[in-house]
Amino acid sequence: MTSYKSDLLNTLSARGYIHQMTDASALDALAMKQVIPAYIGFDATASSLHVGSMVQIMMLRRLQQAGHKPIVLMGGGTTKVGDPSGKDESRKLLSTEDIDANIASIRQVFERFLTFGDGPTDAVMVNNADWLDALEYVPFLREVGKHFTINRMLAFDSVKLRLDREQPLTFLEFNYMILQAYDFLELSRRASCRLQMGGSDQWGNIVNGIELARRIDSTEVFGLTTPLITTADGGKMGKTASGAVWLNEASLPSYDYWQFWRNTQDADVGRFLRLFTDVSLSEIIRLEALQGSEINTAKIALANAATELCRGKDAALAASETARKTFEEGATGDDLPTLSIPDGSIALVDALAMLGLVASKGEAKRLIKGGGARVDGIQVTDESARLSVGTAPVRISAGKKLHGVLTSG
RNA sequence: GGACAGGUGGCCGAGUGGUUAAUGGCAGCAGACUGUAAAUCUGCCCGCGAGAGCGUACGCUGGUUCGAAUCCAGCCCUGUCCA
Repeated sequence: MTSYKSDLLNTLSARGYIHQMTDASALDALAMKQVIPAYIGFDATASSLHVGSMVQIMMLRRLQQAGHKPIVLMGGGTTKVGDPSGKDESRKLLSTEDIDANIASIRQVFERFLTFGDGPTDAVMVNNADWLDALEYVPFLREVGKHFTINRMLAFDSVKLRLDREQPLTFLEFNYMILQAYDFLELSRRASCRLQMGGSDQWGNIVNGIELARRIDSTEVFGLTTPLITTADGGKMGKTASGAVWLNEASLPSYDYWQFWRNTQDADVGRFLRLFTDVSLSEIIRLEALQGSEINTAKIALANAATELCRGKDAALAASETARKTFEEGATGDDLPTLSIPDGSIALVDALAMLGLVASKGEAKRLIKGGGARVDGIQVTDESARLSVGTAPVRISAGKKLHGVLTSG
């Protein structure tokens, strides 16, 4: 493994965050010499980020731990225009109020990972609407536009891919890379930002920003990208039965968040522990060496640590306790979804649907037909089954992993 | 503005008048095997309904027809080329 002088790069490297870097040795030296303000851009189209952004968030955390200054850039300005990627969808234009609400909601999560404030290494959150909204077209073209050649823009993978696949690429979107590059210039001016980080797909945009800062201001800034995080079998990370793995509790209960990490594949445990928790490297080496079913210990450690970071210690404890009761004792934990039945009787399909264990009654029926439904651990294959709930709570299961509780009253 | 090509279920992609709620692949879910893992095999995979069935669905709006995703007209959107 490459060895660096600075804690920052050593940590990032050892924990698997680094994919590409510009001028590593100069950045290494800079990290030894001064506090580096560094930023990562995030989208503001939804009220919550999901685990796909977790590598980026954790990288900002590492940065702050190493004594540098994280800058969270929210793409409020770019969101306002509406990101036209993904061909015909996502054309919905968000209002300024929606965007601001999203940013406020997303900030709650960042506050768990970073320490915000006015100090030299305190994190700050900025919104690129602050400068993008004020841009004037012709002056912008004259200052910034002249540094981009169409020839080079066309050579970018993001553009080439779209053109090759004959998918639409609007002029607006074509301009995205310029706006993103400009963000870096602006942040280098406003906040002395010296480093932009991001996913590997952002490499081109980051390099553009670096070049722009050099050409216009003659400042030297750096870029660093993370590898694309996939699961061991090559899949995209971040899906559960109920959809995306949202970071905000309002969008995904902590128990489900904990379960997401608990269900990590064997081959991913060590890598995920390094990337997504603060667990020490020596401890990780011990955990990932566990064989056979022992590795479940490591998965629980991962789930606990990851949930604690994102949702707090109490939520992590509650989730792991519920999981322990539910899976190891076959009992019911407090964190399971619960439904109260006033008259003590309900159809099984309704119970499954109302508990959110399935998306619709039709799905519930298919589940029952397929033998995936259990009541108090006993398989039920009668689609029209009705349940009566007495004083003791009844446990409903959809498959082996999703559980809910019915109570009377 | 003109010529040509195209717009199908979460995604990719067949289908060109009727057994088409729509082949196939991916993704997803369940069962078996396991360790709340992977791999493998099997089943499911628009909604409602106990069920026969009903309602929606192939860019949009109308039309032809006993019957249309499939034919016709207009419109919208995308691509390629021309102006």
